[in-house]
Amino acid sequence: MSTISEVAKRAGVSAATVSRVLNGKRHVADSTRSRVLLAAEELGYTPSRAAQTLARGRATTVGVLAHMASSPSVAERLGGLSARLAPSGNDLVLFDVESASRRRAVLRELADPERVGVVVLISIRPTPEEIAIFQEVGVPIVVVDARVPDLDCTYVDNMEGGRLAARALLASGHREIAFIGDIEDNEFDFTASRDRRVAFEDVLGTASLQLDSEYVQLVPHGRSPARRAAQRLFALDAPPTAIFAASDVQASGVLEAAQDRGLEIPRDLSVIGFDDIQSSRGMGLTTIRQPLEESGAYGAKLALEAIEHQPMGLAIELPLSLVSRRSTGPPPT
Amino acid sequence: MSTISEVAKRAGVSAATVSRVLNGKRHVADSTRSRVLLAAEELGYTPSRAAQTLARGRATTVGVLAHMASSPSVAERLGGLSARLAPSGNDLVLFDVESASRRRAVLRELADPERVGVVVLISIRPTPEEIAIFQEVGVPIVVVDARVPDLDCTYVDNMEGGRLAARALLASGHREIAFIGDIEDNEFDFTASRDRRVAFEDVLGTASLQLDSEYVQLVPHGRSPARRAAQRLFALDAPPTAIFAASDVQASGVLEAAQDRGLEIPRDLSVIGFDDIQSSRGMGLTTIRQPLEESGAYGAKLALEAIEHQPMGLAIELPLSLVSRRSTGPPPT
DNA sequence: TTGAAAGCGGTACCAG
DNA sequence: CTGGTACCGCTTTCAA
Repeated sequence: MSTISEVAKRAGVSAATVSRVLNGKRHVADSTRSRVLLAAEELGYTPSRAAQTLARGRATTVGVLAHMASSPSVAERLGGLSARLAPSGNDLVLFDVESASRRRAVLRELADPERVGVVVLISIRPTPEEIAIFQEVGVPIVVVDARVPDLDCTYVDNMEGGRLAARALLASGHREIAFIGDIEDNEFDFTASRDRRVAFEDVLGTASLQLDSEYVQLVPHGRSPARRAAQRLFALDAPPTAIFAASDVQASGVLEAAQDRGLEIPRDLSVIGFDDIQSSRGMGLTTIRQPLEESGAYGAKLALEAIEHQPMGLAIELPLSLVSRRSTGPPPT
Repeated sequence: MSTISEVAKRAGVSAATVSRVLNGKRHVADSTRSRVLLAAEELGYTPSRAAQTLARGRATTVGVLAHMASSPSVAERLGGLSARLAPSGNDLVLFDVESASRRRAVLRELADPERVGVVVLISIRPTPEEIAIFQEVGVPIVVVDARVPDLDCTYVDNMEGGRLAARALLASGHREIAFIGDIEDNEFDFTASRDRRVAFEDVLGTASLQLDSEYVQLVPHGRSPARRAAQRLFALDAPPTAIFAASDVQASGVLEAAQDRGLEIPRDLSVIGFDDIQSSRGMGLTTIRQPLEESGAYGAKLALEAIEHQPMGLAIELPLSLVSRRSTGPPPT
């Protein structure tokens, strides 16, 4: 590991000049520039990030905050983020927070330009106070998968997604339709599931259908709780002929429960999910697709731009679409 | 953001003493210690990582190198890693490398104690030269999912996994058995798929079965290539009655292809995978389970220990087990 | 256009 | 047990 002064010596200049050249500042003679570049090349010089960070007071890392980063949808977003970030030379520091208190603690810690150059929140909505703090210390925030006023973000129209799902089921002839989604008093105050449900119910209402309360199962996120919720639905006197799950992971739990009960899909039950994670194809799951990887890539793009220039308050809406596979069909007659 | 000298001033001591207290060094009077701690507490002091790194010449971050970090098996390992690492205060810096050249470049870059305190390789095997370099610069390497001599690592017995799969299929009565796995001239020189196949064929040989070359499909990793490979298998004059896929992701491609062709699982075709990723339950996939999340957690543990003490050259073997679900059954009669 | 020097915020060695 | 001080490697005025 060579240092800047070694490069300087070799090029016959001062460290200050090397710094200028390497940071692309003006006011350097071309001849000097090329000599420095050559010396740096020959020494295989790489600047010390720690020293740069300390001297500049600003880190070249992007902090990524996520909840359940290993769950497929988040992982796919992360993949897009990472790929787009890699060429930039910024380090991607991952914080996978499991609780609301951790989330707060980490976010507080990251409000420091010497710690991270920018922070990307995945499916996490910052509070106005948090936004104010970051604004104050000068660390840009970008949000992936949530629309937050004044912040760079990517999002989808969850209500539209709920409508797409409802129309698809209605079009197939279903009338007994249930919903499985996230509990809404969750500590992350994340409204995607609720938005999808509300719009979903809305469209059902248009068809003079009404979601009976026992047809609405709000459970913790994850496959198993959704599976149990589906089991409860199956045990009803009048079980539904179709289930809309607020995420593909939950839909996979429904599929599992259906299998346990010997229900044939889609003959006995139609299932529609949300996200279109990679495994949904293998599962044959009909779903409302959102561009997961792309959302991460946009997040990275916004993050890099926020560092270079200023945050622009850009809100990027990503498209939703219905992907029909074999988990949906007409209701049993 | 307060600095160490502010804490020092408030406690009426020197910065050196604050440093000692905060780093838990001995030779500090109890009264002094508590005064410093109080001052730090009151100021909400957090040491600057950049400054610490620079002064110590050693970073408090763990660099994680992975290929296809968004694929379910890797993402689950990452989840375990992250969870176990979080309380340690080490930053997790993720490098998701897509090519062999990137892999080399990143690894070279990480061979620097000021860059990362330790590096964790997920399903990536370092070359002897690379190991030597890291050894020399004093950055410990730990490997998750590969057995590497002299290195701390976690691994599974892939051959045993291949045997488990073969025996399961044989026990069900299958005789026409095909294999779908990774191409073996892949740029990451990763042998898991090959090991599984070799042992698999071995057991078949015991039953005087022999994998015809057209029954062995080696394709790039991912769902789609596996799907196409399965389609080729189905198009054979004598299509197999069972397929062993070297990973669950590939198995999901097989399931998809079977569906496309109108094959009923497991009546017309049995499928067995490897990994037991989360979505395998929903897919009803029989598989050879390996503890993915746990492997990541162990990786983190080994990494932390390698920083604290020295790398111990610990090789942790994780257990494999057959998980029977609905994708396997007797062959069609 | 270039260099000298003063930090950035800690750590660690050496005296006392 | 504690303080002074010399760096760690780079950036950034300020002068020349």
